[in-house]
Amino acid sequence: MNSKIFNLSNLDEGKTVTVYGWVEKVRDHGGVIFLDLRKDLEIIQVVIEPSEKEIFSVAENIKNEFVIEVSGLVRKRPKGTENIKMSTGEVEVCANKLNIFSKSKPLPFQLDEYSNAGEEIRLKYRYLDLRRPEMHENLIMRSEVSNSVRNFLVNKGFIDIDTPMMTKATPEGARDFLIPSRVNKGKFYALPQSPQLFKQLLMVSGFSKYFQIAKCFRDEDTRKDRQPEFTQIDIEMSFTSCEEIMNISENLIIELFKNILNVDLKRFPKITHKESMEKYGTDKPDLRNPIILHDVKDLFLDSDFKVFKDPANDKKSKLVAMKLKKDISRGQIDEYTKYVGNFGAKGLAYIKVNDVSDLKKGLQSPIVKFLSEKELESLVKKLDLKNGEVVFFGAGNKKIVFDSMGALRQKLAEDFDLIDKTSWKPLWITDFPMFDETLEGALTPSHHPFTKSLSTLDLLEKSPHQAISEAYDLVLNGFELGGGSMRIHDAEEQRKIFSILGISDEEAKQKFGFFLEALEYGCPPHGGIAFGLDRIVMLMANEDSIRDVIAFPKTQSALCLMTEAPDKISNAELEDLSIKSTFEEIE
RNA sequence: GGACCGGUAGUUCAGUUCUGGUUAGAACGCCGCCCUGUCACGGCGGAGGUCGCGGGUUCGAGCCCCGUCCGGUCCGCCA
Repeated sequence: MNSKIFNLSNLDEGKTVTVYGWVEKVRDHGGVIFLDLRKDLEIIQVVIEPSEKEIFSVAENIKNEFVIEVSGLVRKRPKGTENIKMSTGEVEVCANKLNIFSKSKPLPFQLDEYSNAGEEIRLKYRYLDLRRPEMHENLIMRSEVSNSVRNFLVNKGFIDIDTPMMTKATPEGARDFLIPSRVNKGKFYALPQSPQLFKQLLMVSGFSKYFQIAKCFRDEDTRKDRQPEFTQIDIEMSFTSCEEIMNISENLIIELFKNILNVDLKRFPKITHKESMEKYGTDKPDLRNPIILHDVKDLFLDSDFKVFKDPANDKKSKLVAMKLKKDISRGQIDEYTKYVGNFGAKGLAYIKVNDVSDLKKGLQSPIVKFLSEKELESLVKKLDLKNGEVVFFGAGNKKIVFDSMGALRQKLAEDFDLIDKTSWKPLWITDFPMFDETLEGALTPSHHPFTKSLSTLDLLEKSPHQAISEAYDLVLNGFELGGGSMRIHDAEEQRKIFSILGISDEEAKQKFGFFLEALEYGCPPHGGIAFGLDRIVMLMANEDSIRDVIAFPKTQSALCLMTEAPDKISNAELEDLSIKSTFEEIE
């Protein structure tokens, strides 16, 4: 069957055709009936005239979303009745045969462009929601992206290899989804959080260029850009370098945007993790946002205002300011104060600049009275403050200041419409710290425990906080599209990292023994990257959530409203798997 | 685990949050009748509601209070 059956080229005037599809719309004039017939993304108007007595009485009972087949003559519409809004609007099919394949009940929600159904009902009847052109187009774009990725990588000599979905639980990282084993009682497989170890083992196997469009599973709470199951474009290469991987990745993304959106992306700038945090307060900055953070520690080293002076003199603290060129109300400031509270900030200091020529009366703020004229003057100079601007301050614990100011920076830009929604601002973040510190003081890998460090083993052991990793993230418009690193290819080095992370030799052997052993049989230096396919398509399709580019997504509470998964299972099934539930239902 | 917003007809929403009070409204959809050139067709008529669920306060609750479920955004979490 030809999916382009409605194409104007197939609708030559005078030709007899058979068309089929869903009834998009019925317009029954009593004497003549018009049906809009939809298939794929095309629509053609069918006319049923009363002279066709047999089919006319059938047509009178046709409702929206019936699936029908119509044969008839293609003819030009009468002068003045053409519809310029339709690609097929100059012609119509005058039916002389009509067959109903399938009837439809009235739909639980309307599919037309004027209805605005909520997500709950759309997800329950997802198969209907997907009939809408917007959703259809998103999934078509997703297919085009996958296809483009595949072509690009295959042409570059990459080999597509798939890896197991039933694998071994990993101790680090996210929570695992587990699969009980019936045959091996009391034991569990896990769904992969990513193909990480397998792709590294494929390097050991001598496949120097690997890729896979892989499903990954992480049992963590969802966000608009995170689902418990998601798709990665997974890439790994041996005998390579950060530069080579970033270069290939960049070309891949550039090609995607060219092929699918016909957008020419410029080369991606690179900034270090440190620079990103200090300028934007985040490791995934939206460069469309013009606001930047300024370090103002040096202005307040000897201040009488303790709230500024203390962090200004403390290495573990930050004192930053950012300005907004907009008028802002007291109520809005209260809102933003509440907002930064979410990130642990105790307050939000601000100064409204009414008149820069008068530092006493021209600056409006509860904190101005604590600041000296000299301090205010240097602040005005440093931030180049102008009348009508407002300055916000973040002071205190480094993490809290970056988290709260970074988030506020983005919120202000969105609320005050400072972001050019039509532009694309990709960038690389490099030189990540090797480790992060938990609140309890333990070290965790900032990327993953197989990441190679630029620092010497000696430094790694003595001052792990200063160690820098050979890792890189690709960020686009404030979303982390992908990340990767060079990997450790030496068993000794890998053991050392495990030990710094507080993983005992015994545990390392039990969880990663197979992997450590593989590193002892000739492992090439290697590295790679993984991209979030869902996020890439979400941005390209201009959607706000990856749910809109996934055919059958989960809700925020990880439910599928259509199938009602997950669901209870019978005791018999549990018994078969040697599992007993400890969950007690409250009646 | 936590914060906030929402849940009223099939759908999208209104229902004077502080200030509870006869019969809970609108639009679209649906059903019936009419209509020969519409394309968000039109006209006339009609049906349709456990106000998410449970409890409480009150003479009286869609509205107030407590709990709970569902959807969303965010914090935590996401090597």
